[in-house]
Amino acid sequence: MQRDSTVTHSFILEKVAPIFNKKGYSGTALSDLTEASGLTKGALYFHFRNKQDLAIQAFRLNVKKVIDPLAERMKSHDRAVEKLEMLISYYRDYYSLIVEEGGCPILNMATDANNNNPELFEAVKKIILKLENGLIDMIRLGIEQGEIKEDADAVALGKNIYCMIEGGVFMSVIHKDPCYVANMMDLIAQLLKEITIT
Amino acid sequence: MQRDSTVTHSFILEKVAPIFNKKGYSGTALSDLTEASGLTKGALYFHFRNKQDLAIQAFRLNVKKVIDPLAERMKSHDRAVEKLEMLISYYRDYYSLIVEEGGCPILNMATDANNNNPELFEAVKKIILKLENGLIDMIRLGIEQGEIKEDADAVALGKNIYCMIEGGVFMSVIHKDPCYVANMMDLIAQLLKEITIT
DNA sequence: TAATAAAAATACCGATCGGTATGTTACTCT
DNA sequence: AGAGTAACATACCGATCGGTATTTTTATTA
Repeated sequence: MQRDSTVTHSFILEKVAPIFNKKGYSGTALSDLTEASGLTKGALYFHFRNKQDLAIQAFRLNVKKVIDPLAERMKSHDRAVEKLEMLISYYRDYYSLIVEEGGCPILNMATDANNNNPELFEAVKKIILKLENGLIDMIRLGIEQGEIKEDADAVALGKNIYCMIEGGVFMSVIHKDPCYVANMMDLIAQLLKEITIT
Repeated sequence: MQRDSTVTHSFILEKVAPIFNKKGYSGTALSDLTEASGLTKGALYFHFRNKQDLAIQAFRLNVKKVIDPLAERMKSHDRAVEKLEMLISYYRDYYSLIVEEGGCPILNMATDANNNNPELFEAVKKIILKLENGLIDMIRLGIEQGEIKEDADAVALGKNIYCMIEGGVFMSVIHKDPCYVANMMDLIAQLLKEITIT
């Protein structure tokens, strides 16, 4: 072995991930990827099976970049309401985190892959379900812990919160204005307050 | 003149609009369009300048199809709160309206054109701003009419409602489940109730 | 230092891309 | 009826697409 293969593998993904996020799957040509990475097609096809393989791994990296910091923050709290407050504060800065990368990878890939790329779409759907159910479980935990009112509809509320986040992110990205996510976070915080036992 | 040019023009747009909505701009090939319309490239280029021209007109048709019925319904009411209630009830059925066409044209085109197609993106942004400001004006009207509390933040609320709608639509389309929009409409109705003067 | 193998570059493939130039068809009007 | 033209089809263009086969480079190891 000469150069470290895993390093180049990661290097390519780092360079390529924002491209896929901005231009979408079919909008991204291999020439975009060689240009962004500074490598040739031969190198790309040595490290990845094909364009699809590259796209799906790039997507996972994009998601990792925005989800891992959030998961990290939430782990450092035990109580559900605190975790949810962390989530709210995290998404207040979410716009600045993703604007350089071309927007929310989940939102982008989901709309891009829907009706077009079943494998990519399933990968996105899996992530969305995970986050969505994470929210629902968090609310349920809050009820168990006696922090959230027992009559709160965890499922409806969890789904609503996720919709609101994505909606706010969408609008902020489109208008290049973080106020939309911010406003949504205010509203979510208010909703959370209403069902929190003081 | 032999065949009616305007008829064919509309015919092409009808056939082509769902394709663009599903596959996006770069994901749609001219061969998709000739196949869908049953016409040849020569015919398409007789009626439209190029692919971009076709895409933008197709987008406008897609928007028209989902917005006109809403505008129609709202016009038939005078009071702002009634208009807003009409809007809520309209979006309750929105999913079934768009699912066949490949999802919400605004959401799809906005994410597709962002960072990629400035002209298309501007067209979408214009529509979004119109709808968004429409909502804000509606709430302001309600305040003027004495139906909505004076301390209501029309701008923040209007923006929030639009975010919530798009977020709910996004999730419903992805999961092929109208419950997400429905849940969001319940929440919006609740928010509206809270600021309505009884 | 020569053999070896991994990593990356080069060169090439058929297919398809968006777009155009040129025909052909079908209808109107004199 | 035949000239003229709008509507559409056919045939073709260079460029680029994703992908592969082959060659060159680079580092390791015996």
